[in-house]
Amino acid sequence: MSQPAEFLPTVQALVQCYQAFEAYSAAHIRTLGLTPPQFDIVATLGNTSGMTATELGEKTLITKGTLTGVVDRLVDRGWVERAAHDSDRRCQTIRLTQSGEALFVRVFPAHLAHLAACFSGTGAAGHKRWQTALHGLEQVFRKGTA
Amino acid sequence: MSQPAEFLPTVQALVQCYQAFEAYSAAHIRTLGLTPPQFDIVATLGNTSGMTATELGEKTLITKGTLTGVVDRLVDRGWVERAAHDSDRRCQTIRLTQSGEALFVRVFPAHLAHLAACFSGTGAAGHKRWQTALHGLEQVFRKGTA
DNA sequence: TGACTTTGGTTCTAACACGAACTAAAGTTT
DNA sequence: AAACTTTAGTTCGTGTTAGAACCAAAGTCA
Repeated sequence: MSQPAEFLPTVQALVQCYQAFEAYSAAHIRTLGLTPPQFDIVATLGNTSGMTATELGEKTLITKGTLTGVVDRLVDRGWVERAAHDSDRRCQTIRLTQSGEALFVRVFPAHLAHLAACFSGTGAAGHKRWQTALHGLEQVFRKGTA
Repeated sequence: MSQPAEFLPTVQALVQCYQAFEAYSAAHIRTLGLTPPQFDIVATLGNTSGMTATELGEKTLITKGTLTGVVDRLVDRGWVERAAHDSDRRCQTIRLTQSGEALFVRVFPAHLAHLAACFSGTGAAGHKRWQTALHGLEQVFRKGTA
């Protein structure tokens, strides 16, 4: 069994690292006129022909109750539309409008570039280590969840 | 300059790892009858003689506007109280009540144990690697913020 | 001391978060 | 076909979030 002195710093490091990322990323997204969940949805819908709300929720990790509201606001702004599903009348296809596609092209590469900027000077070896560490740590928590 | 193909998996791994932790931790905290921010505050105030709202916000990474509301609800439940500050009339000392102390004793060790459970089987070397990786990655984002 | 700036908290607005209850449309069973 | 169960989305209640505007108490300066 682990001692608190052992795993607490690990947990703190994770939380602080995530919040540093979130602060860095969200600040830029807001300058683009979007909230982080809105960006997430536009980015997910970009370069696709649309998907159901359930599918969109799975990809963005937004619960269905929240998704309704976020999509509503994107529809209000004219970036997204809900269309009837072909075979299943319970479903809807959520997709970008023309204007939404234009938004995607404008903000998605811009945000990638913003992220790329702070990774300048990092190499493939570093990324490999980060990914290995993070995947391992994730399994620690998933093991408990399952 | 990093290529997207290089850093995107790193960012995704961070987000997924954090969300796995958050889901694991928050689910348990809710069974204790608290929300994560509420737990955070009670845990921070435990074993102290109280602190100002600013100090509390710094430790918990909750912005002051949000803090007012979270503390309000804890005061309503009788776990926390605001007392006048000795020297500075702008400040207040926020501290646990008797009932809040009892809550702290009940929930804090319980949650630590819950976290410890999923870290069983991990060793000091693993924690060292995780912490090193996370601190390094955090610096990447802080560099951009500063 | 009077004017100016900073600091500590509150309030307000718009948005997100989760879970639970709900409706409608599919599927499944008998 | 009728009854039951599952699935897709919406709605609702409570709580969190960031940021901006705000007020009062300090602190600073001339």
